[in-house]
Amino acid sequence: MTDDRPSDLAPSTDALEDDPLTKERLRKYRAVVEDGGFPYAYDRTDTASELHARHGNLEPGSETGETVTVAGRLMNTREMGKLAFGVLQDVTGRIQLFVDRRTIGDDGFDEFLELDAGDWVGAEGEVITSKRGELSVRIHTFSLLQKSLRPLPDKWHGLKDVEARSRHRYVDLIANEESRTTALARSRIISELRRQFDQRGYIEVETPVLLGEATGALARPFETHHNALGEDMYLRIATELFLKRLVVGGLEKVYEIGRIFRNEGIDAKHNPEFTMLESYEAFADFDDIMTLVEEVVAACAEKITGGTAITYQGRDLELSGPYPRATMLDLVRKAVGVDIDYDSSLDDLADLARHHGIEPDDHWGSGRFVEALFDELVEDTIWQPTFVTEHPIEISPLSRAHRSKPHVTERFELFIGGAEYANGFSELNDPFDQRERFEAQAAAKSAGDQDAHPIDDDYLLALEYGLPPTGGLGVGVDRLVMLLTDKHHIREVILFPTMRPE
RNA sequence: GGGCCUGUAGCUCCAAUGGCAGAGCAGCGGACUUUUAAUCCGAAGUGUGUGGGUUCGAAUCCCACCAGGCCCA
Repeated sequence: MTDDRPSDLAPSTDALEDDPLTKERLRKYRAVVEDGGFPYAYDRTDTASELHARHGNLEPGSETGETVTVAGRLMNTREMGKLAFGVLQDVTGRIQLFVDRRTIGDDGFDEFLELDAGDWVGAEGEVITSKRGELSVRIHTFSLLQKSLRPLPDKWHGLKDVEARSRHRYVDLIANEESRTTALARSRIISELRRQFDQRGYIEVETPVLLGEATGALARPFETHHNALGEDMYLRIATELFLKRLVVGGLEKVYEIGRIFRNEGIDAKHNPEFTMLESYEAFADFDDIMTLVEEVVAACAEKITGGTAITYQGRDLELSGPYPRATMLDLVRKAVGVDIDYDSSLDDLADLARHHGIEPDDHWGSGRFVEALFDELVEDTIWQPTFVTEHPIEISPLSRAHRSKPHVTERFELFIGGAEYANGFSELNDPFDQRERFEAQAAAKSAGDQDAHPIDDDYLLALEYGLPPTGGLGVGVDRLVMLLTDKHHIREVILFPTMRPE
Protein backbone atom coordinates (compact mmCIF):
# COMPACT_ATOMS: atom_id res chain seq x y z
CA MET A 1 0.00 0.00 0.00
CA THR A 2 1.46 3.32 -1.02
CA ASP A 3 -0.93 5.26 1.15
CA ASP A 4 1.04 5.49 4.35
CA ARG A 5 -0.75 8.34 6.05
CA PRO A 6 -0.55 7.85 9.78
CA SER A 7 -3.63 6.07 10.99
CA ASP A 8 -5.62 8.52 13.04
CA LEU A 9 -6.61 5.85 15.51
CA ALA A 10 -3.48 3.74 15.61
CA PRO A 11 -2.22 3.15 19.13
CA SER A 12 0.88 5.20 19.70
CA THR A 13 2.11 6.71 22.90
CA ASP A 14 3.85 9.44 20.94
CA ALA A 15 0.69 10.33 19.08
CA LEU A 16 -1.27 10.43 22.32
CA GLU A 17 1.45 12.56 23.87
CA ASP A 18 1.58 15.03 21.00
CA ASP A 19 -2.12 15.52 20.49
CA PRO A 20 -3.53 18.16 22.83
CA LEU A 21 -6.85 16.32 22.74
CA THR A 22 -5.37 13.19 24.29
CA LYS A 23 -2.41 14.54 26.24
CA GLU A 24 -4.46 15.41 29.33
CA ARG A 25 -6.27 12.09 29.23
CA LEU A 26 -2.95 10.27 29.04
CA ARG A 27 -1.64 12.23 32.02
CA LYS A 28 -4.69 11.27 34.07
CA TYR A 29 -4.39 7.66 32.93
CA ARG A 30 -0.79 7.49 34.08
CA ALA A 31 -1.66 9.10 37.41
CA VAL A 32 -4.13 6.29 38.09
CA VAL A 33 -1.63 3.63 37.07
CA GLU A 34 0.99 5.11 39.39
CA ASP A 35 -1.59 5.28 42.15
CA GLY A 36 -2.28 1.55 42.06
CA GLY A 37 -4.09 1.10 38.78
CA PHE A 38 -7.66 0.55 37.66
CA PRO A 39 -10.12 -1.84 39.33
CA TYR A 40 -10.45 -5.41 38.09
CA ALA A 41 -14.21 -5.56 38.68
CA TYR A 42 -17.10 -3.48 39.85
CA ASP A 43 -20.14 -4.63 41.78
CA ARG A 44 -23.12 -3.14 39.94
CA THR A 45 -26.54 -3.53 41.50
CA ASP A 46 -28.67 -2.03 38.74
CA THR A 47 -28.60 -1.23 35.07
CA ALA A 48 -30.05 1.99 33.72
CA SER A 49 -33.15 0.27 32.41
CA GLU A 50 -33.74 -1.53 35.70
CA LEU A 51 -33.75 1.80 37.51
CA HIS A 52 -36.05 3.38 34.96
CA ALA A 53 -38.37 0.39 35.18
CA ARG A 54 -38.45 0.46 38.97
CA HIS A 55 -38.69 4.23 39.42
CA GLY A 56 -40.29 5.40 36.22
CA ASN A 57 -43.05 7.42 37.82
CA LEU A 58 -41.38 9.43 40.57
CA GLU A 59 -42.38 13.05 41.14
CA PRO A 60 -39.73 15.67 40.47
CA GLY A 61 -37.58 16.20 43.55
CA SER A 62 -38.15 12.68 44.93
CA GLU A 63 -35.70 10.97 47.24
CA THR A 64 -36.12 7.19 47.44
CA GLY A 65 -33.64 6.45 50.19
CA GLU A 66 -32.54 3.52 48.04
CA THR A 67 -28.81 3.11 47.50
CA VAL A 68 -27.65 1.51 44.26
CA THR A 69 -24.51 1.13 42.21
CA VAL A 70 -24.43 1.74 38.49
CA ALA A 71 -21.68 1.44 35.92
CA GLY A 72 -21.16 2.46 32.35
CA ARG A 73 -19.50 4.88 30.01
CA LEU A 74 -19.66 8.54 30.96
CA MET A 75 -21.06 10.20 27.85
CA ASN A 76 -21.37 13.80 28.93
CA THR A 77 -20.96 16.03 31.95
CA ARG A 78 -22.68 19.30 32.81
CA GLU A 79 -21.00 21.28 35.53
CA MET A 80 -22.97 23.79 37.58
CA GLY A 81 -20.63 25.26 40.15
CA LYS A 82 -21.31 23.25 43.27
CA LEU A 83 -23.39 20.73 41.34
CA ALA A 84 -22.54 18.55 38.40
CA PHE A 85 -24.49 16.15 36.20
CA GLY A 86 -23.16 13.20 34.31
CA VAL A 87 -24.78 10.91 31.77
CA LEU A 88 -23.84 7.27 32.25
CA GLN A 89 -24.53 4.91 29.35
CA ASP A 90 -24.70 1.17 29.84
CA VAL A 91 -25.90 -1.54 27.49
CA THR A 92 -29.48 -1.00 28.56
CA GLY A 93 -29.67 2.76 28.31
CA ARG A 94 -28.72 5.91 30.17
CA ILE A 95 -28.96 7.09 33.73
CA GLN A 96 -28.05 10.50 35.08
CA LEU A 97 -25.46 10.93 37.79
CA PHE A 98 -26.29 13.78 40.15
CA VAL A 99 -23.17 15.08 41.83
CA ASP A 100 -23.62 17.41 44.81
CA ARG A 101 -20.52 18.78 46.51
CA ARG A 102 -22.24 18.39 49.91
CA THR A 103 -23.02 14.73 49.28
CA ILE A 104 -19.79 13.59 47.70
CA GLY A 105 -17.41 15.94 49.50
CA ASP A 106 -14.92 18.46 48.15
CA ASP A 107 -12.33 15.86 47.14
CA GLY A 108 -14.83 13.63 45.44
CA PHE A 109 -16.37 16.57 43.63
CA ASP A 110 -13.03 17.75 42.32
CA GLU A 111 -12.19 14.22 41.23
CA PHE A 112 -15.48 13.97 39.37
CA LEU A 113 -14.67 17.15 37.49
CA GLU A 114 -11.44 15.49 36.34
CA LEU A 115 -13.41 12.83 34.44
CA ASP A 116 -13.65 12.98 30.68
CA ALA A 117 -16.44 12.01 28.36
CA GLY A 118 -15.84 8.41 27.37
CA ASP A 119 -14.46 7.23 30.71
CA TRP A 120 -15.84 4.03 32.22
CA VAL A 121 -17.26 4.89 35.63
CA GLY A 122 -18.89 3.00 38.46
CA ALA A 123 -20.87 5.03 40.99
CA GLU A 124 -22.78 4.46 44.20
CA GLY A 125 -25.55 6.66 45.48
CA GLU A 126 -29.20 7.27 46.19
CA VAL A 127 -31.90 7.04 43.58
CA ILE A 128 -33.57 10.44 43.29
CA THR A 129 -35.21 12.63 40.73
CA SER A 130 -33.99 16.10 39.88
CA LYS A 131 -36.17 19.19 40.08
CA ARG A 132 -36.95 18.64 36.42
CA GLY A 133 -37.93 15.04 37.18
CA GLU A 134 -34.93 13.29 35.64
CA LEU A 135 -34.23 9.96 37.33
CA SER A 136 -30.74 10.19 38.79
CA VAL A 137 -28.29 8.60 41.14
CA ARG A 138 -27.05 11.17 43.66
CA ILE A 139 -23.63 9.72 44.11
CA HIS A 140 -21.70 9.28 47.35
CA THR A 141 -18.65 7.74 45.72
CA PHE A 142 -17.51 6.78 42.30
CA SER A 143 -14.70 4.83 40.73
CA LEU A 144 -12.89 5.41 37.45
CA LEU A 145 -12.98 1.89 36.01
CA GLN A 146 -10.98 2.66 32.90
CA LYS A 147 -9.83 5.86 31.30
CA SER A 148 -10.78 6.61 27.71
CA LEU A 149 -7.77 8.09 25.98
CA ARG A 150 -9.74 9.08 22.90
CA PRO A 151 -12.31 11.83 22.50
CA LEU A 152 -15.83 10.74 21.66
CA PRO A 153 -17.52 11.68 18.38
CA ASP A 154 -19.80 14.70 18.34
CA LYS A 155 -22.29 14.25 21.15
CA TRP A 156 -25.18 15.46 19.01
CA HIS A 157 -24.36 14.31 15.48
CA GLY A 158 -22.64 11.11 16.53
CA LEU A 159 -20.45 9.27 14.03
CA LYS A 160 -21.93 9.40 10.54
CA ASP A 161 -19.14 8.41 8.18
CA VAL A 162 -20.13 4.98 6.89
CA GLU A 163 -16.58 3.77 6.50
CA ALA A 164 -15.53 4.86 9.99
CA ARG A 165 -18.68 3.37 11.48
CA SER A 166 -17.96 0.01 9.87
CA ARG A 167 -14.23 -0.10 10.48
CA HIS A 168 -14.45 1.13 14.06
CA ARG A 169 -17.75 -0.39 15.05
CA TYR A 170 -16.97 0.08 18.73
CA VAL A 171 -17.05 3.84 18.24
CA ASP A 172 -20.26 3.55 16.26
CA LEU A 173 -21.82 1.53 19.07
CA ILE A 174 -20.74 4.07 21.66
CA ALA A 175 -21.98 7.06 19.72
CA ASN A 176 -25.07 5.85 17.87
CA GLU A 177 -28.11 4.53 19.64
CA GLU A 178 -29.43 3.17 16.37
CA SER A 179 -26.42 0.91 15.97
CA ARG A 180 -26.83 -0.49 19.47
CA THR A 181 -30.52 -1.09 18.88
CA THR A 182 -29.81 -2.95 15.65
CA ALA A 183 -27.14 -5.13 17.24
CA LEU A 184 -29.53 -6.05 20.03
CA ALA A 185 -32.35 -6.69 17.56
CA ARG A 186 -30.14 -9.08 15.61
CA SER A 187 -29.38 -10.99 18.78
CA ARG A 188 -33.06 -11.20 19.66
CA ILE A 189 -34.01 -12.36 16.17
CA ILE A 190 -31.45 -15.15 16.27
CA SER A 191 -32.64 -16.14 19.74
CA GLU A 192 -36.21 -16.22 18.49
CA LEU A 193 -35.24 -18.32 15.49
CA ARG A 194 -33.60 -20.83 17.81
CA ARG A 195 -36.63 -20.80 20.07
CA GLN A 196 -38.98 -21.42 17.13
CA PHE A 197 -37.03 -24.41 15.86
CA ASP A 198 -36.21 -25.79 19.29
CA GLN A 199 -39.84 -25.78 20.35
CA ARG A 200 -40.78 -27.65 17.18
CA GLY A 201 -38.42 -30.44 18.16
CA TYR A 202 -35.58 -29.55 15.83
CA ILE A 203 -32.03 -30.41 16.84
CA GLU A 204 -29.45 -27.68 16.40
CA VAL A 205 -26.31 -29.07 14.79
CA GLU A 206 -22.99 -27.86 13.45
CA THR A 207 -21.64 -29.01 10.12
CA PRO A 208 -18.17 -28.40 8.69
CA VAL A 209 -17.05 -25.06 7.38
CA LEU A 210 -13.81 -26.42 5.96
CA LEU A 211 -14.38 -28.78 3.07
CA GLY A 212 -12.54 -30.63 0.32
CA GLU A 213 -15.21 -29.48 -2.09
CA ALA A 214 -17.77 -26.69 -1.72
CA THR A 215 -21.14 -28.20 -2.54
CA GLY A 216 -24.84 -27.58 -2.12
CA ALA A 217 -25.24 -24.29 -3.95
CA LEU A 218 -24.17 -22.24 -6.93
CA ALA A 219 -21.37 -19.99 -5.78
CA ARG A 220 -17.64 -19.43 -6.01
CA PRO A 221 -15.96 -20.63 -2.81
CA PHE A 222 -13.07 -19.18 -0.87
CA GLU A 223 -10.02 -21.37 -1.24
CA THR A 224 -7.57 -22.20 1.51
CA HIS A 225 -5.00 -24.82 2.31
CA HIS A 226 -4.55 -27.30 5.11
CA ASN A 227 -0.83 -27.62 5.76
CA ALA A 228 -0.77 -30.87 7.73
CA LEU A 229 -3.03 -32.65 5.25
CA GLY A 230 -1.31 -31.02 2.33
CA GLU A 231 -4.71 -30.39 0.77
CA ASP A 232 -6.41 -27.39 -0.77
CA MET A 233 -9.71 -26.84 0.96
CA TYR A 234 -12.75 -24.62 0.57
CA LEU A 235 -15.04 -22.71 2.88
CA ARG A 236 -18.61 -23.89 2.70
CA ILE A 237 -21.11 -22.17 0.42
CA ALA A 238 -24.12 -23.91 1.98
CA THR A 239 -24.93 -26.37 4.74
CA GLU A 240 -27.56 -28.25 2.77
CA LEU A 241 -25.93 -31.54 1.85
CA PHE A 242 -24.50 -32.09 5.32
CA LEU A 243 -27.76 -31.40 7.06
CA LYS A 244 -29.55 -33.86 4.79
CA ARG A 245 -26.87 -36.46 5.59
CA LEU A 246 -27.96 -36.05 9.21
CA VAL A 247 -31.58 -36.69 8.27
CA VAL A 248 -30.36 -39.85 6.51
CA GLY A 249 -28.66 -40.66 9.80
CA GLY A 250 -32.00 -40.42 11.55
CA LEU A 251 -31.75 -37.10 13.36
CA GLU A 252 -35.01 -36.34 11.48
CA LYS A 253 -35.35 -32.63 12.29
CA VAL A 254 -32.16 -30.57 12.21
CA TYR A 255 -31.21 -26.97 11.76
CA GLU A 256 -28.09 -24.89 11.70
CA ILE A 257 -27.58 -21.16 11.96
CA GLY A 258 -24.19 -20.74 10.45
CA ARG A 259 -21.76 -18.59 8.61
CA ILE A 260 -21.66 -19.13 4.86
CA PHE A 261 -18.85 -17.85 2.64
CA ARG A 262 -19.24 -16.91 -0.99
CA ASN A 263 -16.40 -15.44 -2.96
CA GLU A 264 -18.48 -12.88 -4.79
CA GLY A 265 -19.17 -9.17 -4.89
CA ILE A 266 -20.12 -6.88 -2.06
CA ASP A 267 -23.21 -4.71 -2.32
CA ALA A 268 -26.23 -3.59 -0.34
CA LYS A 269 -27.55 -7.15 -0.07
CA HIS A 270 -24.35 -9.23 -0.15
CA ASN A 271 -21.46 -9.69 2.24
CA PRO A 272 -18.87 -12.39 1.45
CA GLU A 273 -19.59 -13.99 4.79
CA PHE A 274 -23.18 -14.06 5.88
CA THR A 275 -25.47 -16.03 8.12
CA MET A 276 -27.91 -18.59 6.87
CA LEU A 277 -30.42 -20.69 8.68
CA GLU A 278 -31.06 -24.06 7.11
CA SER A 279 -33.51 -26.63 8.41
CA TYR A 280 -34.59 -30.09 7.30
CA GLU A 281 -37.57 -32.00 8.57
CA ALA A 282 -38.27 -35.62 7.84
CA PHE A 283 -41.79 -36.56 6.68
CA ALA A 284 -42.58 -32.95 5.67
CA ASP A 285 -43.02 -31.52 2.18
CA PHE A 286 -42.63 -28.02 0.76
CA ASP A 287 -46.16 -27.14 1.71
CA ASP A 288 -45.45 -27.86 5.37
CA ILE A 289 -42.27 -25.81 5.15
CA MET A 290 -44.09 -22.80 3.73
CA THR A 291 -46.36 -22.86 6.76
CA LEU A 292 -43.29 -23.10 8.98
CA VAL A 293 -41.77 -20.06 7.27
CA GLU A 294 -44.92 -18.02 7.75
CA GLU A 295 -45.00 -18.82 11.43
CA VAL A 296 -41.30 -18.18 12.02
CA VAL A 297 -41.19 -14.88 10.15
CA ALA A 298 -44.30 -13.62 11.92
CA ALA A 299 -42.90 -14.69 15.30
CA CYS A 300 -39.64 -12.81 14.69
CA ALA A 301 -41.54 -9.73 13.59
CA GLU A 302 -43.64 -9.79 16.73
CA LYS A 303 -40.55 -10.25 18.86
CA ILE A 304 -38.86 -7.18 17.39
CA THR A 305 -41.64 -4.81 16.45
CA GLY A 306 -44.47 -6.05 18.65
CA GLY A 307 -46.61 -6.91 15.64
CA THR A 308 -46.59 -8.22 12.10
CA ALA A 309 -47.44 -4.97 10.34
CA ILE A 310 -44.13 -3.27 9.69
CA THR A 311 -42.74 -0.44 7.63
CA TYR A 312 -39.80 -1.23 5.40
CA GLN A 313 -38.00 1.58 3.60
CA GLY A 314 -41.07 3.77 3.87
CA ARG A 315 -43.59 1.21 2.66
CA ASP A 316 -46.02 -0.93 4.64
CA LEU A 317 -45.63 -4.68 4.89
CA GLU A 318 -47.86 -7.28 6.51
CA LEU A 319 -45.87 -10.28 7.69
CA SER A 320 -48.64 -12.42 9.11
CA GLY A 321 -49.43 -15.52 7.08
CA PRO A 322 -50.67 -17.17 5.09
CA TYR A 323 -48.75 -15.54 2.28
CA PRO A 324 -50.14 -15.64 -1.25
CA ARG A 325 -48.62 -18.31 -3.48
CA ALA A 326 -48.06 -18.15 -7.18
CA THR A 327 -46.13 -20.37 -9.53
CA MET A 328 -43.09 -18.96 -11.25
CA LEU A 329 -44.56 -19.81 -14.63
CA ASP A 330 -47.86 -18.03 -13.96
CA LEU A 331 -46.07 -14.93 -12.75
CA VAL A 332 -43.89 -14.88 -15.84
CA ARG A 333 -46.87 -15.47 -18.12
CA LYS A 334 -48.67 -12.54 -16.58
CA ALA A 335 -45.61 -10.34 -16.88
CA VAL A 336 -44.89 -11.11 -20.53
CA GLY A 337 -48.53 -11.38 -21.61
CA VAL A 338 -47.77 -14.51 -23.60
CA ASP A 339 -49.07 -17.95 -22.74
CA ILE A 340 -45.73 -19.73 -22.64
CA ASP A 341 -44.99 -23.00 -20.91
CA TYR A 342 -42.07 -25.33 -20.41
CA ASP A 343 -42.82 -27.05 -23.74
CA SER A 344 -42.62 -23.81 -25.69
CA SER A 345 -39.98 -23.86 -28.39
CA LEU A 346 -36.59 -22.59 -27.36
CA ASP A 347 -36.56 -20.27 -30.36
CA ASP A 348 -39.79 -18.65 -29.24
CA LEU A 349 -38.50 -18.34 -25.68
CA ALA A 350 -35.23 -16.84 -26.93
CA ASP A 351 -37.13 -14.25 -28.97
CA LEU A 352 -39.26 -13.42 -25.97
CA ALA A 353 -36.19 -13.10 -23.75
CA ARG A 354 -34.43 -10.78 -26.21
CA HIS A 355 -37.59 -8.73 -26.46
CA HIS A 356 -37.22 -8.11 -22.72
CA GLY A 357 -33.56 -7.26 -22.92
CA ILE A 358 -32.20 -10.66 -21.91
CA GLU A 359 -29.38 -12.20 -23.91
CA PRO A 360 -29.83 -15.98 -23.66
CA ASP A 361 -27.02 -18.51 -23.47
CA ASP A 362 -26.86 -21.39 -25.93
CA HIS A 363 -27.22 -24.04 -23.25
CA TRP A 364 -30.44 -22.66 -21.75
CA GLY A 365 -33.48 -24.89 -21.60
CA SER A 366 -37.02 -23.62 -21.08
CA GLY A 367 -36.49 -23.52 -17.31
CA ARG A 368 -33.60 -21.10 -17.56
CA PHE A 369 -35.66 -18.86 -19.82
CA VAL A 370 -38.50 -18.78 -17.33
CA GLU A 371 -36.08 -18.04 -14.50
CA ALA A 372 -34.40 -15.24 -16.46
CA LEU A 373 -37.74 -13.67 -17.30
CA PHE A 374 -38.80 -13.96 -13.68
CA ASP A 375 -35.62 -12.28 -12.47
CA GLU A 376 -35.92 -9.53 -15.03
CA LEU A 377 -39.64 -8.80 -14.93
CA VAL A 378 -41.20 -10.12 -11.73
CA GLU A 379 -38.81 -10.28 -8.79
CA ASP A 380 -38.57 -6.52 -8.18
CA THR A 381 -42.31 -6.08 -8.38
CA ILE A 382 -43.20 -8.33 -5.44
CA TRP A 383 -43.71 -6.20 -2.35
CA GLN A 384 -45.94 -8.05 0.09
CA PRO A 385 -44.67 -11.47 1.23
CA THR A 386 -45.27 -13.96 -1.56
CA PHE A 387 -44.29 -17.56 -2.08
CA VAL A 388 -43.11 -18.12 -5.62
CA THR A 389 -43.49 -21.85 -6.27
CA GLU A 390 -42.82 -24.65 -8.69
CA HIS A 391 -39.41 -23.69 -9.98
CA PRO A 392 -38.32 -25.59 -13.06
CA ILE A 393 -36.30 -28.77 -12.53
CA GLU A 394 -33.53 -27.33 -14.66
CA ILE A 395 -32.62 -24.70 -12.08
CA SER A 396 -33.36 -26.79 -8.99
CA PRO A 397 -30.94 -29.70 -8.91
CA LEU A 398 -31.65 -30.59 -5.27
CA SER A 399 -35.44 -30.26 -5.34
CA ARG A 400 -37.82 -33.14 -5.77
CA ALA A 401 -39.84 -33.24 -8.97
CA HIS A 402 -43.43 -32.09 -8.52
CA ARG A 403 -45.72 -34.99 -7.65
CA SER A 404 -48.20 -34.18 -10.41
CA LYS A 405 -46.72 -31.63 -12.81
CA PRO A 406 -43.99 -32.16 -15.37
CA HIS A 407 -40.90 -29.93 -15.69
CA VAL A 408 -41.18 -28.36 -12.25
CA THR A 409 -40.22 -29.09 -8.67
CA GLU A 410 -41.90 -28.78 -5.31
CA ARG A 411 -39.95 -25.69 -4.47
CA PHE A 412 -40.72 -22.23 -3.17
CA GLU A 413 -38.93 -18.98 -2.60
CA LEU A 414 -40.27 -16.30 -0.31
CA PHE A 415 -40.03 -12.80 -1.76
CA ILE A 416 -40.64 -9.68 0.28
CA GLY A 417 -40.02 -6.16 -0.89
CA GLY A 418 -38.43 -7.35 -4.12
CA ALA A 419 -35.84 -9.54 -2.43
CA GLU A 420 -35.54 -13.24 -1.66
CA TYR A 421 -35.76 -14.21 2.01
CA ALA A 422 -36.23 -17.95 2.02
CA ASN A 423 -35.86 -20.92 -0.27
CA GLY A 424 -37.23 -24.37 0.39
CA PHE A 425 -38.44 -27.53 -1.16
CA SER A 426 -39.50 -31.10 -0.91
CA GLU A 427 -36.04 -32.61 -0.93
CA LEU A 428 -34.94 -34.77 -3.77
CA ASN A 429 -34.36 -38.15 -2.12
CA ASP A 430 -34.13 -40.43 -5.14
CA PRO A 431 -30.44 -41.35 -5.46
CA PHE A 432 -30.77 -42.16 -9.16
CA ASP A 433 -32.57 -38.95 -9.97
CA GLN A 434 -30.07 -37.00 -7.89
CA ARG A 435 -27.16 -38.59 -9.73
CA GLU A 436 -28.74 -37.67 -13.07
CA ARG A 437 -29.27 -34.10 -11.87
CA PHE A 438 -25.68 -33.83 -10.76
CA GLU A 439 -24.50 -35.24 -14.08
CA ALA A 440 -26.69 -32.79 -15.96
CA GLN A 441 -25.07 -30.04 -13.90
CA ALA A 442 -21.61 -31.38 -14.71
CA ALA A 443 -22.53 -31.49 -18.39
CA ALA A 444 -23.82 -27.94 -18.25
CA LYS A 445 -20.63 -26.88 -16.55
CA SER A 446 -18.40 -28.45 -19.20
CA ALA A 447 -20.66 -26.82 -21.78
CA GLY A 448 -19.68 -23.47 -20.32
CA ASP A 449 -22.29 -22.87 -17.61
CA GLN A 450 -20.56 -21.19 -14.70
CA ASP A 451 -23.61 -21.68 -12.46
CA ALA A 452 -23.52 -25.45 -12.10
CA HIS A 453 -23.37 -27.58 -9.00
CA PRO A 454 -20.39 -29.82 -8.39
CA ILE A 455 -21.03 -33.50 -7.81
CA ASP A 456 -20.86 -34.78 -4.24
CA ASP A 457 -20.31 -38.53 -4.40
CA ASP A 458 -20.56 -39.14 -0.69
CA TYR A 459 -23.89 -37.33 -0.66
CA LEU A 460 -25.13 -39.72 -3.34
CA LEU A 461 -23.92 -42.60 -1.18
CA ALA A 462 -25.92 -41.16 1.71
CA LEU A 463 -29.02 -41.01 -0.48
CA GLU A 464 -28.52 -44.68 -1.31
CA TYR A 465 -28.94 -45.41 2.38
CA GLY A 466 -32.25 -43.60 2.18
CA LEU A 467 -33.34 -40.03 2.83
CA PRO A 468 -36.94 -40.09 4.04
CA PRO A 469 -39.38 -37.66 2.46
CA THR A 470 -38.04 -34.37 3.77
CA GLY A 471 -38.89 -30.69 3.65
CA GLY A 472 -35.97 -28.29 3.70
CA LEU A 473 -35.50 -24.57 4.15
CA GLY A 474 -32.86 -21.89 3.88
CA VAL A 475 -33.34 -18.40 5.32
CA GLY A 476 -31.02 -15.44 4.89
CA VAL A 477 -30.68 -14.29 8.47
CA ASP A 478 -28.95 -11.00 7.65
CA ARG A 479 -31.75 -10.07 5.29
CA LEU A 480 -34.36 -10.99 7.85
CA VAL A 481 -32.63 -8.69 10.32
CA MET A 482 -32.54 -5.95 7.67
CA LEU A 483 -36.24 -6.38 7.09
CA LEU A 484 -37.17 -6.20 10.76
CA THR A 485 -34.83 -3.32 11.58
CA ASP A 486 -35.69 -1.37 8.42
CA LYS A 487 -32.13 -1.33 7.11
CA HIS A 488 -31.28 -0.82 3.46
CA HIS A 489 -27.72 -2.12 3.59
CA ILE A 490 -26.43 -5.45 4.89
CA ARG A 491 -23.43 -3.77 6.54
CA GLU A 492 -25.87 -2.16 8.98
CA VAL A 493 -26.81 -5.57 10.39
CA ILE A 494 -23.33 -7.12 10.37
CA LEU A 495 -21.16 -5.75 13.15
CA PHE A 496 -17.92 -6.19 11.24
CA PRO A 497 -18.71 -6.24 7.52
CA THR A 498 -16.00 -7.32 5.11
CA MET A 499 -13.85 -4.37 4.08
CA ARG A 500 -10.69 -3.88 2.14
CA PRO A 501 -7.81 -3.88 4.62
CA GLU A 502 -6.81 -0.37 5.59
C1' G B 1 -15.77 -4.92 -14.50
C1' G B 2 -18.40 0.08 -16.22
C1' G B 3 -20.47 4.98 -14.97
C1' C B 4 -21.19 8.89 -11.50
C1' C B 5 -19.77 10.90 -6.77
C1' U B 6 -17.04 11.64 -2.05
C1' G B 7 -12.43 12.29 1.10
C1' U B 8 -11.11 19.57 4.83
C1' A B 9 -9.66 19.75 12.89
C1' G B 10 -11.11 14.04 17.33
C1' C B 11 -16.64 14.49 15.41
C1' U B 12 -20.46 17.22 12.24
C1' C B 13 -20.03 20.58 8.41
C1' C B 14 -18.85 25.70 5.50
C1' A B 15 -14.90 27.88 2.25
C1' A B 16 -18.46 31.84 -6.04
C1' U B 17 -15.07 32.54 -10.38
C1' G B 18 -7.79 29.30 -8.28
C1' G B 19 -6.07 34.47 -4.04
C1' C B 20 -4.25 34.83 3.96
C1' A B 21 -8.69 27.75 5.39
C1' G B 22 -13.66 28.90 8.85
C1' A B 23 -17.75 27.49 12.34
C1' G B 24 -20.29 24.37 15.91
C1' C B 25 -19.31 20.42 19.16
C1' A B 26 -15.17 18.36 21.78
C1' G B 27 -10.63 20.13 24.41
C1' C B 28 -8.24 24.28 27.78
C1' G B 29 -9.09 28.56 31.73
C1' G B 30 -13.08 30.99 34.49
C1' A B 31 -18.48 31.89 36.50
C1' C B 32 -22.74 29.27 38.06
C1' U B 33 -26.72 24.62 43.70
C1' U B 34 -31.29 21.27 39.36
C1' U B 35 -28.75 20.72 34.22
C1' U B 36 -30.91 17.73 29.79
C1' A B 37 -26.94 19.24 22.90
C1' A B 38 -27.02 23.38 29.95
C1' U B 39 -25.82 28.57 29.73
C1' C B 40 -22.37 32.68 29.98
C1' C B 41 -17.21 34.85 29.71
C1' G B 42 -12.13 34.12 28.01
C1' A B 43 -7.84 32.19 25.68
C1' A B 44 -5.66 28.92 22.50
C1' G B 45 -5.11 25.38 18.97
C1' U B 46 -5.07 21.97 15.11
C1' G B 47 -6.64 20.23 9.28
C1' U B 48 -7.17 20.01 2.94
C1' G B 49 -6.50 11.06 1.84
C1' U B 50 -1.31 9.94 -0.77
C1' G B 51 2.14 11.22 -4.73
C1' G B 52 3.03 14.06 -8.89
C1' G B 53 1.78 18.14 -12.42
C1' U B 54 -0.09 23.14 -14.17
C1' U B 55 0.29 28.14 -11.95
C1' C B 56 3.17 34.01 -9.30
C1' G B 57 -0.38 31.36 -6.22
C1' A B 58 -4.12 24.92 -5.61
C1' A B 59 -8.88 22.39 -0.67
C1' U B 60 -10.39 24.24 -5.63
C1' C B 61 -7.69 22.65 -12.20
C1' C B 62 -5.02 17.98 -14.46
C1' C B 63 -2.85 12.79 -13.85
C1' A B 64 -1.95 8.48 -11.00
C1' C B 65 -2.78 5.93 -6.62
C1' C B 66 -5.47 4.73 -1.76
C1' A B 67 -10.14 4.31 0.80
C1' G B 68 -15.32 4.76 0.57
C1' G B 69 -20.48 5.70 -1.41
C1' C B 70 -24.49 5.24 -5.17
C1' C B 71 -26.16 3.03 -9.70
C1' C B 72 -25.42 -0.63 -13.51
C1' A B 73 -23.34 -5.60 -15.12
